[in-house]
Amino acid sequence: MRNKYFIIYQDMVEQLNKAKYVPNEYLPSEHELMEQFQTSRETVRKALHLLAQNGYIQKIRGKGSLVIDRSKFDFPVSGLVSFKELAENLDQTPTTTVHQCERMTPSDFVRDQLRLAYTDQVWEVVRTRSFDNSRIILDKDYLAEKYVPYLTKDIAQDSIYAYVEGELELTISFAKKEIVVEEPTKEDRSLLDLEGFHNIVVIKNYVYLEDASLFQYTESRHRPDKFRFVDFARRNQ
Amino acid sequence: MRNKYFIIYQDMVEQLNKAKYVPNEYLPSEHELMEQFQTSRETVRKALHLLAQNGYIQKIRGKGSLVIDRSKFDFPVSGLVSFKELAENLDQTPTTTVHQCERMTPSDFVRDQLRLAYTDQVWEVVRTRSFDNSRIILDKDYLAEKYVPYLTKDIAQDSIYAYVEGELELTISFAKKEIVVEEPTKEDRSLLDLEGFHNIVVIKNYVYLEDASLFQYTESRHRPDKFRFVDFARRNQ
DNA sequence: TAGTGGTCTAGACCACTAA
DNA sequence: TAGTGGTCTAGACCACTAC
Repeated sequence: MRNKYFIIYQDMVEQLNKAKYVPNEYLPSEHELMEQFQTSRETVRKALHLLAQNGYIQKIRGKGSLVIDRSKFDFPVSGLVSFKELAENLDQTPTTTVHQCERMTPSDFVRDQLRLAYTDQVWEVVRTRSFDNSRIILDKDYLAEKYVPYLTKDIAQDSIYAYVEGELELTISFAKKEIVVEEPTKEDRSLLDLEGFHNIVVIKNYVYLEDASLFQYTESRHRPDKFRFVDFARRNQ
Repeated sequence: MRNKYFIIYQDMVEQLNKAKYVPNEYLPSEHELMEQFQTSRETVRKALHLLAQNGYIQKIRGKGSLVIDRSKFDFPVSGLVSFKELAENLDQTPTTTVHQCERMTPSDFVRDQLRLAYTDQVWEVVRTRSFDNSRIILDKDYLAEKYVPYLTKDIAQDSIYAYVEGELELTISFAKKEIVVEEPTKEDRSLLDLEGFHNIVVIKNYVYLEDASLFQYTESRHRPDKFRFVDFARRNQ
């Protein structure tokens, strides 16, 4: 059994998706929801807070919780997103090719990025993502062996995240992304269909676990014409 | 007088900056903070929640609130950031040139982006940002006149955000960003020092007010070599 | 077992909106 | 004025960590 407020949140997301509540109208008041879910007001408020954070509603003091038209801004699955989730939001059917999946001694650069000790080993995974038979994205993943002792090409073919969170029961807590534009490397040129593009958009992703330890560094290298990043940010509180 | 929990939050941020609390150690327990600030536990927890959301701490059940080493990831002023704030985080001294600041009938594209009626007017502001005497960024802002009735070159020279939030007392609530890479337009070529770059990184920014109304659309067009976007994302809850 | 954070409650008072 | 959301309280019980 999950948290009560999370159940209420999920329930209301479902109602919103089923259009029981529609954009530009107000949700039932917190008092009404209290009665409806037979719970306290603070618990209702936690659920509403989640809805607000995820862009479903906007709370307006004195008025109520306004349902936002999420379809207006084709909503980002912002923040911590794996390729698999990302692909589900696209029309095209992407394919993944695993070029490498090896346990190894990290380069100085990677050891530095992952803040590892000299004896620590890492898994290096290199994959390309293709759309319409064009290799568009080159993903290079580095995972600290101390957190992920075992990995296979099959897992990399599917979803590393699903494996890490499902099988290994590690919980991802936060991530830092950095987006820059670089010149293509030799590897980019050999593994991607660059078609004369002079730049590569690089998303550097640092993924942290529940105890604030850094366990993964990923570079996602995109052909610029197919790159699109969407972000939804809410003011604090 | 502000909220009690916000005061506690600010107080603790200050303590963290003054290194009273240091990375990889734990904050005082919620019970201790309760006594220290003479308040209830839920209020302490709201303050800690803010700290967590802003990447200062990581709460670990059964153990405490771990102070995160923010210096490790040169911290983003993530999300809703105006150029002025951004510039403060850079070593270089940037200059702003206002090329245009006019009230006008919007193009179809802008009317569409801002979801305006046919009679609505907008303010169009065009500015370039220079670093080391190179014009690196082209900012094109469109503000609905119904929210911002008045604007001048002087305001645009300084900070539109400061004016909107300070003078007009409008509160910005959330924003959606979209980052793509485009071919330079004629305007890009004439107003920026492109130095042979073939691409422009475009940040499309949709800014919403407290009542979830869209009041500003901005395109921030960056020379790719100087572009860098940082994002910090926390899992929900 | 003691101490930590996570959830939940029932109630209070306040600030804002709208009629 | 009635109804809304925002803040704050004092207490309860639970789940987890460390000893």
